[in-house]
Amino acid sequence: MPEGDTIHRLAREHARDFAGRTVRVSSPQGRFAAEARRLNGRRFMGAEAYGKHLFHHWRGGLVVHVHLGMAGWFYRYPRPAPPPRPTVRMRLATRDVTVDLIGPPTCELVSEEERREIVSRLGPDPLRRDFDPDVAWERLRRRDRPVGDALLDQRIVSGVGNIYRIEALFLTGIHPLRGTAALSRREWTRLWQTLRALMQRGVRTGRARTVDPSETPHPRAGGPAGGAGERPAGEAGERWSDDFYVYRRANCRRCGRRIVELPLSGRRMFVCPRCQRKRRAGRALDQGAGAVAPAP
DNA sequence: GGCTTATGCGCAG
DNA sequence: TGCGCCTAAGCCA
Repeated sequence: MPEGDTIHRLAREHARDFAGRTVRVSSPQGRFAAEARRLNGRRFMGAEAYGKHLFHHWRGGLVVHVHLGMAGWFYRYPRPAPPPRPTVRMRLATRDVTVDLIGPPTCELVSEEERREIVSRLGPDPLRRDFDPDVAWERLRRRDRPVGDALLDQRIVSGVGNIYRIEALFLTGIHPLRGTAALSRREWTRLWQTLRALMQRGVRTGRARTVDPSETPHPRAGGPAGGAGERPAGEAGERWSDDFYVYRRANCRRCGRRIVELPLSGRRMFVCPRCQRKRRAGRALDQGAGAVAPAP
């Protein structure tokens, strides 16, 4: 269940594996079969990420547009690859490596023109060199709405998903229900920089981990969140990771306070009522709280 | 085997 | 706002 950092990492991987090569393309599942026949044996020119969208560029101006949604994933095999599962939508293979795409809501052949249209609907991507946080700020100001809601709107910022919105708001001390109208320019800048730093780290490490590992958890920080749909702490013991400050936690990793869970834009939102302020902070807090997470 | 959940998103109402 | 879609994995009976 990828956010933008994963897509950028995949783009690099695919460029490394396939750029400049002639690639065998197939669709064992069948839903991309006609397109695969067109691409099969063609030269792969490059891969590009924009937010959560991935583009494969092929010789002749053909572009494959992939969006992984919630369930989609790429599996990579150094040769020899196993026979594809029947759910493989698209298989890319060279002599050296095979990549299987499974479960994407979007895997389509588009023109360069259509690619531009898709990208033009997206807000600036914190992971791209051509980003412009001012554009995001302008769009953010157009309508007063909860910041936590706005951060998932890909027209405002692209590539941010549930984990990064939750953790970046925590790190900047901003309550997700704060209206965008009550957000200062300085707070926005810090939020943007925090998102960028966290996601860059994700690209580097291949892991969405937002905590500063040198920061010891609060004694009452505890384990994962309980409640509906959550595994009990005991059972989850093995799988529970201490990667986040508030995301899917019962208690704040920093202060130990009980985490509040609320639905926001149809997703689970987690907030620490002590560390995050609903109202705009005073000057001291505005400057002091929520430094950009350092690289580990 | 069915139900639920997941780092998404587009659409109908 | 809720629903459907994509797939895998874990829980439950």
